[in-house]
Amino acid sequence: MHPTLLERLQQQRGYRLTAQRRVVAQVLEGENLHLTADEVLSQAEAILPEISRATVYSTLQQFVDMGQLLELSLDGRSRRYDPNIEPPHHHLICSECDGVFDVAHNVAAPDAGDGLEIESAQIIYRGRCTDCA
Amino acid sequence: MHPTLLERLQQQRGYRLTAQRRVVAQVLEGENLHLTADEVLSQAEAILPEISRATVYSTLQQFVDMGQLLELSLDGRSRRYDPNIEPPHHHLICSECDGVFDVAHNVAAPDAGDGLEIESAQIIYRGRCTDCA
DNA sequence: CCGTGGTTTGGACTTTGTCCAAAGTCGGAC
DNA sequence: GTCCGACTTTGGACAAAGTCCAAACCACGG
Repeated sequence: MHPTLLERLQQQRGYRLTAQRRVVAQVLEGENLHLTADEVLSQAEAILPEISRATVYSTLQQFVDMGQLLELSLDGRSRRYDPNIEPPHHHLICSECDGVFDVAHNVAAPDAGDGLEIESAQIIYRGRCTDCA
Repeated sequence: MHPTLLERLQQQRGYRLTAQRRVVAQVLEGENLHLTADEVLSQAEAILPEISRATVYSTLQQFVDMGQLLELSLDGRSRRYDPNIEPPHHHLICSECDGVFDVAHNVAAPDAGDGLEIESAQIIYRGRCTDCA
């Protein structure tokens, strides 16, 4: 199994793993879980009631900047967070239930040519999930 | 050349092409142009000062529903609109200048397997554009 | 045990998008 | 040509999501 987000954070040196950060990491954890910042906030409040919104937002941004959390822009309205950086995968949005699902990454991302420098490619599929199909 | 957004709208039957709608279509038009709703609004106001925000938002949504305009969710903050539905293409976000660029679609989108039903796939590349690279 | 710097907090603020009832406008019926 | 009904637009209130900031807090090294 791949290490969890929390385990990966514990290995970061010179980084204070405060109670707030631990709670955010703990809430995010899970297979096929893609929470919004507000969902993280309300679940974190259930564990650590005095946590503030600013902390949740800045903590999420730090995790993303550290490369330990994936940020997804799926609907142009909010961002979702995926703690599973390994193995690489993409996402499907189900047009029926609106859920977000991991999709195995089984083809190399196309090369763009044209003198562009591609660093990464993220694929968003639209369709129906296994339950709805 | 492919028909422009305005030309395509003119061919839609039973659809009133009002002054407001024409202005929105006109502002959107262009190669490699990916405006946000607010950018469309301010440019439209320059042409038709009394146009309202609600009209711009609802008009954009209609164009999207009619399949004549692509809606992109690139940053989780706002939506961008692309009037070029042909040929199919994807998008690159330049990490240096933050611009959005069309990228030729030169490989079939990967199939996902797993009993999912895929209707469409959108690829977001991150990297550097030709100017910045 | 003190100072220093990273961390958290609450609240104000901004941006982006949605909703709604009232007013306006267009095209066909007559 | 005039009128009706349906479609369209408008302004403004509202909601959701995210950002900013100064003050308070806390933890560790010296």
